Amino acid sequence: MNERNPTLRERQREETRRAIQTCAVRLFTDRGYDRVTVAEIAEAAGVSSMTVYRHFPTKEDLVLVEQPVRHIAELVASSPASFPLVRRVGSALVDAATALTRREVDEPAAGERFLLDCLRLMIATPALRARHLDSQYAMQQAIVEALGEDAADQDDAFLARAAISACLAAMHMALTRWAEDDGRTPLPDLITRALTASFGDTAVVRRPGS
Amino acid sequence: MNERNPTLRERQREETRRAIQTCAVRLFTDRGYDRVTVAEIAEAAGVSSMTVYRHFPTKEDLVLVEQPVRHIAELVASSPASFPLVRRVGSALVDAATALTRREVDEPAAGERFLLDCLRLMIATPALRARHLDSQYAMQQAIVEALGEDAADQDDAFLARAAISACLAAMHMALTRWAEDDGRTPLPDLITRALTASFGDTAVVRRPGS
DNA sequence: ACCTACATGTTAGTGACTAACATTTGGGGG
DNA sequence: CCCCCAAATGTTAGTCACTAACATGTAGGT
Repeated sequence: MNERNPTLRERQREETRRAIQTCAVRLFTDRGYDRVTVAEIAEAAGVSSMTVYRHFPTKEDLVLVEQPVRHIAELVASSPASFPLVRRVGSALVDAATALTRREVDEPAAGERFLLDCLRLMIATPALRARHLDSQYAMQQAIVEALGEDAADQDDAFLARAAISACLAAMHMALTRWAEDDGRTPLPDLITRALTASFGDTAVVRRPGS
Repeated sequence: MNERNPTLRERQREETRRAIQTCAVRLFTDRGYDRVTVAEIAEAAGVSSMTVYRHFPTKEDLVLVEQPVRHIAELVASSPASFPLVRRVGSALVDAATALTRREVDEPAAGERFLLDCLRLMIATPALRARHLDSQYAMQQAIVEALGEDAADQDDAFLARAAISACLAAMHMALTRWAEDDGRTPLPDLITRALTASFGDTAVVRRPGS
């Protein structure tokens, strides 16, 4: 009863979740992450503090953007193994960013504004920035796992982890730049350029339209 | 009165600082970071909780390894500007790691064991890992600043940041591998291999003895 | 119309961290 | 040698993120 057929309870739950997160990001943007208490967020959203924690495990999770970890890992794993690893990961990241941005084009960019607000908070707040960087570490783990390399030689896995982490670090800077630029430059382009600046032409396939 | 001529008060202060940190890392290693309270650390070190906070701003700082940020930034800035950026950063990281490891060889590796303990805690504890990753973000900022590129075109600075972050991410994996391997493989070698796996031969000068 | 399970509220507690004030003690000046 | 200042530490009271336990109300199927 949860496949494309949300019951009333599920709709209500999702509604309060959205209300909490929206209030939180607005308050954080107005007064700064550290100067807003969870109790204030709860009050603004018309719920109790406990309900906030039932929807978001920590205060930081109110802002963290959930990345399509599994999707990206599968993209990498399904790419031709003959390509250099940085290109396989780079292409997956560009594709994921393209999909993410295209989704926003249909709507009147309401979701994109929210995403940009979250990213700006993440850049400005040390605690959030740290959490986000660690989530990329988790993505690296997922990609290595999807590649099935960690069962093989521990040393190969190490080199793969290094290359993947480097790619993700470059993408993180692209995300940062995207937010600082207020989303004016297309995110896939920024990622492509960040990867090229780091890895040269091995990273991405040169496309004519760029 | 603090240049190579520590007064009694300064020696005592340094002594309590060391005692606190030593007790903390031992307790963390024994029972896990989350299962040790600051009050327990203070008691084990024979001081009050407040004194712990006077020496270490947060509980996390008890474990975080202070990296020679300024030194590395200067190393990068003083390297030939004609080299690709990843090589400039990579060489600086390898040199810094060499210096760090050589220092340990003279002593009976007591400092190295402590460093390895800290790194292991950092790898195992999400909060510490996140903080450490963010400290690399700070190092990236310092390097860009030392290069003086952030006054120039904002777009060049973005590409530089991406490349530097990628290098640091590769080094982070080398650090992780070093700790997992219990320091058996020389750290500079691990960094060199991580950089080569990510960036190819542009990253480091090929040395005959490697 | 009942019954169960889920979403939420309430309360009491832990632990990291801060601010303010009190106390000791090292170190320089008389 | 004593005295005074300042640095280091202790003490206390408080804020806030987060958890556990129990209570309540309501949706959704029987």
